[in-house]
Amino acid sequence: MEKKPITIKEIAKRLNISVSAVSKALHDDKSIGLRTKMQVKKMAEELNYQPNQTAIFLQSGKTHTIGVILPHLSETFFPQVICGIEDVAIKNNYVVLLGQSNEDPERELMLLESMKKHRVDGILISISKDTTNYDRLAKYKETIPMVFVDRIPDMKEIHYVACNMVSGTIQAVSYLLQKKHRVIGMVNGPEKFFASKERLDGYRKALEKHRLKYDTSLVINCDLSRDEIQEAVKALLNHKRKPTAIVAFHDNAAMEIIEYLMSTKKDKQITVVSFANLPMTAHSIFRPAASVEQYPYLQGQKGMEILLDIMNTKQIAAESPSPYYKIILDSHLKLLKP
Amino acid sequence: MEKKPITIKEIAKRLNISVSAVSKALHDDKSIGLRTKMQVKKMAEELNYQPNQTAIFLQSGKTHTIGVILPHLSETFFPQVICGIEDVAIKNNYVVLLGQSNEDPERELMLLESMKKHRVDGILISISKDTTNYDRLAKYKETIPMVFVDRIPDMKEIHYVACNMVSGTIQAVSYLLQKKHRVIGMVNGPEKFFASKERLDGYRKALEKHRLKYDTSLVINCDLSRDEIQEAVKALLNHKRKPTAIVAFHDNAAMEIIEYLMSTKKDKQITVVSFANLPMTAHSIFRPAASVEQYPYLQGQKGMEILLDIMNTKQIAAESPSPYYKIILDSHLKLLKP
DNA sequence: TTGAAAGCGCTACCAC
DNA sequence: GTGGTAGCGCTTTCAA
Repeated sequence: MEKKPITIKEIAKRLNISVSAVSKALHDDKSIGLRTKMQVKKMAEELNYQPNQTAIFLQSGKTHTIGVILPHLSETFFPQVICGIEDVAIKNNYVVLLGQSNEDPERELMLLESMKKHRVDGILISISKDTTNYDRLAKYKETIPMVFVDRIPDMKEIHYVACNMVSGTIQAVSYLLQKKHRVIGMVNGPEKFFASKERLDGYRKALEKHRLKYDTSLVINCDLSRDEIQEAVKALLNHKRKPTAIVAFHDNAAMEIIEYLMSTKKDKQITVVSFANLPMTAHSIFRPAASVEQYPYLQGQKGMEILLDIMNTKQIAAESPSPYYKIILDSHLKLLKP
Repeated sequence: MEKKPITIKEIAKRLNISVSAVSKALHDDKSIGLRTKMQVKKMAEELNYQPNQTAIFLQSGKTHTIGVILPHLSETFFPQVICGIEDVAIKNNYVVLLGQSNEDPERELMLLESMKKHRVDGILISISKDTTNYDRLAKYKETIPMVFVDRIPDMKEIHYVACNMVSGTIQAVSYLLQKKHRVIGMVNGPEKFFASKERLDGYRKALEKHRLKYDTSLVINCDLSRDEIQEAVKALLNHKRKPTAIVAFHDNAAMEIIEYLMSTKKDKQITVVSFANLPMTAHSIFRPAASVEQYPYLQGQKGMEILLDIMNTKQIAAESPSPYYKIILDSHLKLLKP
């Protein structure tokens, strides 16, 4: 089989007219007579003609493809981000080129390079947790419309959509305080994460609001690996002011922490709150008392909308430097059924 | 900013040589002198030249892109399939165009169409659960190399990789029998699903092996919605031969079933086994006693490998109809910690 | 109302 | 060794 695809040229030949006439007819150009228009369309239909998009891409310089780079898809968080992106993308006739960095900055860079090569019209990225060399990223944002989602680097002059963790953290800590906890520990992510900073910020603000003093040693940074999380918990349990509640960096950390607490005879009753509000958390035996919702679907949607916008305005007014989008959604604490 | 990208032509002009020379130099063609080769490369480097892939795509007729269509990413199963696909794809210099059908046959078709337009070199697809019109799918497999993964339609002459559920089901039922269960119910998926047929097959075979008679009324088909699952469980609980164990279609169904059982005072002790072995299941309060592992990552890997193979052989020997790949992995029962 | 031709950026064949 | 040129499939401008 494998007959080669029908081209515009083929149609032209069969109808004994020019390729340009065919092209125009197919696009309902008004300069083409109704008669030939009909003929052309009929023939196209018969031969099951499909325009070769790659030719159109080359011609137009656009690919109607956007690149999406995410750290991984193993939890439901990022898949939901994709859903938001994809739904908006499809509505606007874009397709999604997906790449997972697997939290590896090298692979992330390789994906960026590969997507650039494929001439994607724009990129949505949630950076890997170990990405520190922002200069390498910056190179791309100069040449391709780029929007950062959820995990945003500490860079100037970027478009991004993120969820403000400060408000959620304040709610989380306030919730604990209201439950009469007075010593609250925190197992935070790496210090350099923007996300860690936000959580710490919210934590401090909440304490301040309740006129409690902030004790640095109750906040422990870790790389979120199983081991370091355990170390962090142990440190808190051995603390001279042993906490009765813990704020975890995210649901996964929370579950690890609770699993550990449950394995120790006497610390089962420590309350844990966390971030992400993953659906699976609700059923887990190691579920926290509450979790801060970060609206991944919405973030994806918004991110894609921003990207569409900058891709469009770039075409129209390349000279006027458009302002940078900084969309920040507020996070909210969700209580989980006990 | 927005200076237009450097082309081969620009390099040629600056160096006062021909475009063909530049092209060849860039490809290390042996017919080009070392001197000019160096010059060209240096200039390319300086100008930060990036070949325009869309031009190459048009020229070569290949896009080095494969389309992946999955029902959804909400559970960890399909994300793991993607991982397998992506890892192999990247190694072979392919990128992944992703689309979720959301279990909607119309959207699935639209995605196929859109990917065809984008001239993907091949397609990996796991069909939506409501896809019944296979003719519409068949149209695509004639023109684009296509491999079905995990959810395969009941069609002839297709390439696929799937997991044989029969062996896993036999193991699951045998496990229950060995635990002295003598009346085993089954909450199966829709009757038309191939996956449902396999499970039923395994169920019957296991009973046969143990010389127990097969009672049709203990197997209930449902559409796997929350409501129908509940109805199915109720029917089983009201059965004159009330089962002491249930085989569920997959982990999600199992969790729904167990949630329901736990809400009824007296049926908590009914044992449930299921399929998928999702990581989250292990921590769930509603976790089954055991689950059949279906190796999603491996399926993705194999699927991509097959696709690569047929894409390659198609180029080389289009005339000889290659045999159809039918890779079937055996499934295995995994016990979950109580 | 239609057609010819240039051109998008690149490759590859054939002359020189 | 190097350069000219045709062509991948399509759009678009300009002439007829």
